Amino acid sequence: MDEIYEPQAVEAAAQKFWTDNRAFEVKEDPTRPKYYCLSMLPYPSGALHMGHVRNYTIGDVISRYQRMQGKNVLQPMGWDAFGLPAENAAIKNKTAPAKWTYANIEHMKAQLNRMGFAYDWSREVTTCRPEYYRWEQQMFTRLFKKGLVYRRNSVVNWDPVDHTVLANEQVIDGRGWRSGAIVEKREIPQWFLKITDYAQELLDELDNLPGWPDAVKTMQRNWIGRSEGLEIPFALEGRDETLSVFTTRPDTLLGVTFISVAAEHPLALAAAASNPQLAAFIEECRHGGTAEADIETQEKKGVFTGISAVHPISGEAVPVWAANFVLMGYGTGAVMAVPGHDQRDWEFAQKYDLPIRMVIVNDDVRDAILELKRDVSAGGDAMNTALGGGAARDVYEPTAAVQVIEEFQQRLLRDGAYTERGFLVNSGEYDGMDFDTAFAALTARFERDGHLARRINFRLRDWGVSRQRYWGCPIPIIYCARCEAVPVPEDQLPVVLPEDVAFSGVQSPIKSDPEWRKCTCPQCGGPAERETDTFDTFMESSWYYARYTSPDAQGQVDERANYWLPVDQYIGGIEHAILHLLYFRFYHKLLRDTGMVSSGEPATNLLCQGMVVAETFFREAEGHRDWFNPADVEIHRDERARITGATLVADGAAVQIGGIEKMAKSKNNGVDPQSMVDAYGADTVRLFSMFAAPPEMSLEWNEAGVEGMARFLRRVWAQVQRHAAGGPIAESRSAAVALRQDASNLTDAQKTVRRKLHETIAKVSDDIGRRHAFNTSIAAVMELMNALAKFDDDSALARAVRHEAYEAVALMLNPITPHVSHALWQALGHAETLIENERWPVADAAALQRAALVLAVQVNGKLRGQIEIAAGTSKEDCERLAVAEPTVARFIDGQSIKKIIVVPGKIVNIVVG
RNA sequence: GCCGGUGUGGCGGAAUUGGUAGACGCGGCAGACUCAAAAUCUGUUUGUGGAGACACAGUGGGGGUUCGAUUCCCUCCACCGGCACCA
Repeated sequence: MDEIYEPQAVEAAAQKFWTDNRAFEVKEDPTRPKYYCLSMLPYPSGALHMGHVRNYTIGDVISRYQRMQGKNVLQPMGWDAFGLPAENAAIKNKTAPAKWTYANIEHMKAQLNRMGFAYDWSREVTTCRPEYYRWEQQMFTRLFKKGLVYRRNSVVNWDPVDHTVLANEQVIDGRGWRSGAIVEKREIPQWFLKITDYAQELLDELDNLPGWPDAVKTMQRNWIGRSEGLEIPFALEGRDETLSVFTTRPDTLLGVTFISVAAEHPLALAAAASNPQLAAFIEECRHGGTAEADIETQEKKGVFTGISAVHPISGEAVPVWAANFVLMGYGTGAVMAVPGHDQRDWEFAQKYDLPIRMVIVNDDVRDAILELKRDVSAGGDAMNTALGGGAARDVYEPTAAVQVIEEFQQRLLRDGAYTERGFLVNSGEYDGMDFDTAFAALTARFERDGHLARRINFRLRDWGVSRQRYWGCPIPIIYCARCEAVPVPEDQLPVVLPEDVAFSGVQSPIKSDPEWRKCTCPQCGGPAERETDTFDTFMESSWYYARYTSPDAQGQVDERANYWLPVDQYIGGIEHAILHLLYFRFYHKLLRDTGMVSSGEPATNLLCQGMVVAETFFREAEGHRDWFNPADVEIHRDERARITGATLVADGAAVQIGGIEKMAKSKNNGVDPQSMVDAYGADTVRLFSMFAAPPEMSLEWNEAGVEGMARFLRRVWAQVQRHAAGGPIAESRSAAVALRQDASNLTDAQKTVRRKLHETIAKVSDDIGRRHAFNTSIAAVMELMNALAKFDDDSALARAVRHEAYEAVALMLNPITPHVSHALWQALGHAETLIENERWPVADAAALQRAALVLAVQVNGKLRGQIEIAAGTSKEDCERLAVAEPTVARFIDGQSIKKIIVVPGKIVNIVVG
C-alpha cells in the first residue's frame, strides 16, 4: 500500500480489475433474489453534467449496497438519443444529428466509466438505433389494430416566418426564438395514444405504490384529475341546437349568468362571420403560444357572441361569450359561468359588468334564513327583503339575521366569489339543500327519459405522439388515397430513419425528400406515401427499462423481462414527476395488455433526486448581464466568515453575487464533472455529491466542500496505512474475528470504541438500506474515524479493535467510494478483492450494550440538567434523581410539582406551577 | 393562474415515531510544526449578557394544539420544480 493516497492510480487499478473480470455483467438466476436498480437514462447532450453525476452516483450506491446484501443486481445504462438538441447542434455545427449524437455517446460513456459506475454494458440501449425503435414501431401498429391509436387535429405553435412548428421551449414571450415572429396557433392532424382509456387504472394503482414519494403520487392524481359532475344541456335561442357544459358544481346552476366558450369553438367561429368584433377577438386569440402556463396567466378577455342560451331550469336567457381562458381541448369547450361562486367567473363578470348572483351560502347565513322563515310564518316579510325583494328596504328595521345575510351578500359582490360548498338559496325548489342533496336532485332532473347526465371527467388528455421533426423515430404509417392511413406491416419494419443527411434546420430531410416518402400501399398495392412525422421522444423513454432485461430479444422483450421486472428502485429527477413517469406507467400497462410482461406497474420504488445548484456571479453590461463561472471568482469574507463580496480572479475587480441557481449554461454556473474528477478523483466527487445534501433536496456544489471530502479520504487512507504498517496484519485479522466470540477482555476505552463501531454499522445500514440518507451515513463514518483517530492505545487488543473497525469502514464506504475501498481491502490483508467477497457488515448486538445512560431533565419543557442512570433504572428512581439534580432543584424551588413525564431513555419533564 | 415542494448558525446540512436544536462537513479564529508558505495536527466557533457558573433569545413571519413543536394544525411571505412539443 502506498503511503500517500493517489486517487488516479487507485481508481485506474480498481477499474481495470472490474473491467477485466466483467464484474458487473449479470445473468438471470432464479436461485438468488434479484434487484433491478435503474437510473433515468441520459440524453447525450455532449458531456456529463453534475445532475448526471448525482443521479448515477445514487443509483450506483444503491446497486453496490444491494450486491453486498447478496442480491443479483442489474444496473444497466443507455442513451435517450433522439431529440431536439441534436437538430439544434446540427444547424450550429453543420453536421448530421446522428453523427453528433454518436460522438457524444462515445465521450459520455467514457466519462461514466471514469466515475466507476457498476454498469452492465452488455445490455446498453441506444434509442436512435433501428434495432431498438423497430419494436416501438411494431407496438404502435399493434395498438393501431387494437383501436388505441387515432388521428385528429390538434393545435401546435406555428412560426409564420420560418414556416415550422415550434416546441414550447422555442417560444419566448410569444415569439419564435429564431425568427422573432409572433407565434400562431395552427391545427394540424396528429396521432394520439389513448392514455385516457387507462386514466382510472393509472389513478387507482397509485394507491398500490407505497415506495413512491407522496409528492409524485399527489401530482399524478391531480394531473389525471378525476372529477364527477353533470353534463347539462343549454338550448340555444332561435336555433335547433344545444350547447352542453360539464360542471362539478351543479348545485350552483341557478347562479349561472352567462356561458363561456373557447374562441375556436364552432359556435363562436360561425357567429364571427357576421360579427367583426368577435372575429377580431378570435384572431387575437390565435396569437401566442399553446402552453397552459401562458394561457392561464394571460389577461382574461372575452366578447359576447350575440348568441343566447336558455337556462334549463329558470328559462332565462343566458348570454354566450367567447373567452380566451376556455380551452377547446377540455370537456365540451364550453363552461357555465357562476360568478358568485367561481373566482375566475367573478373577475370576468366584474370586468364586463355581468350579473353576479348569490345561490350558495354558509352555515351562519342558512341559520339566519331559517330564523327569518319562522318570522315569515309569523307574518313578517323581512326575509323577502333580505333576499333581494328590496321593496320595503327604506321602511323596515333590519334584524340581526337580516344583517348577517346582507353582509354575506355584500362580501360576495365586493370581495370575490364564495367557492365553498354550502346551502342553496335563490334556487327555487332546490332552496335549503346541501351540495349532495342538490347534486342528487339535479341528476334526477336531467336524467329523465333514460338520458345520462352524470359524467366522470378526467383532466388527463390523450397522448399526442406526432412531432414534425426529423431526428426521431419515424411513425410507421402509410397514407393511401384509397385505403387512408394504413399501419406498416410487421415484416416491413423497421421504417428506418436515414442518418446520413444534410440538415438545414428549416425542413426535415425526410419531409423534403420525395423518394423517402414514396411507397406502395400494403393493402391495395397502389401508390402511397409514408408519414413523415416522427414520435415524441417520450415514446422511447417509456419502455427502455424493459428492453434492458432482454436487449437482444427478437420481439420488444422476451421472457427474461419477467425475471427482472418490476424495477426495484428507479432514480431520476423530480422534474419527471408527471409526464415521463406517467407515460412510463402507461406503457408498462400496454406491455402487460399485449402479453409481454406480467406485472402491472413498472417500478416499485422511486427516488427523485433534487437539482444541482451553484452560486452565480455577474456584471451588468449594456442591457444584459455577463455571467462568470464560480471557478473564476474569488469570495471575500469578514472576520465572522460572512461573505462581503466577490472579485474576478482575472482582473481583481468586483462582480455581483447573483444567488444560488440550477447549474445552467445561461448563468455560466456549471461545474464540469470532468475537471473535478481530474483534480480530485472519482471517489471524492462521488463522496461529495452524496454528502452535501440528502438525495431528494437540491445540492449546492462548492469546491471547498469537495476539498473536505478529499481530506477525509486521505485521513482514512493514512490511518489504515499506519495500522497496516504497524504490525503483522494477519494476526490483527484473526484477533479481530475473535472479538465476535469474546470481547470480555477489552478495557472500558476499547469497549467504548468497539461500541461506537457497531453503533455506526447499525446506523449506516439503516441510513443506506432503508432511509437512503447517504449524507448522514457518511457523517456517521466520519464520527467513527474521528473516534479512532483519538483512540490512543497500541496494545494487541486495541489493534484487533482497530482492525475490525477499518474493515467495516472499507465495507461501509464501498458503495460510495468503491475504488478506495477496493485498495483498503487489500491493504487489510485480504487475498480476495472486495468485489469477490462482497458482504455488508452486521452489527454485533453484544457490543451495543451500555451500562449507563444519560437522561435530559426539563422543568416546564425547558432543559435544566442531566442525570446519569444505570440501565434499567425504574421510573420512580428516575423521577427522584431528576428532582434532586441541583440546577433542576433550583428551578423547582418554591413551586409545587404538578406532573412528571418520563420518556424512557430520553427525557424527564417536571411540570411545576 | 393551477398542482407539488422547500425555508434551521457565516455556509451545506443533522435532529428517523411530538422528547436535550445545531451531529458531520465547509468557512472563520487561535495555537503547534516550519526559515517561511502549503500540507498536516490540536482547540474553538448560534446570538445577546456575564470573568465564570449560568441566564435569556432562537428553526421564514403571525397565530394555535401540547407537559413538551424544526416536527402537527391554520394563515401569510419568499424561493424552487411541473403545466402536456426541452428532456
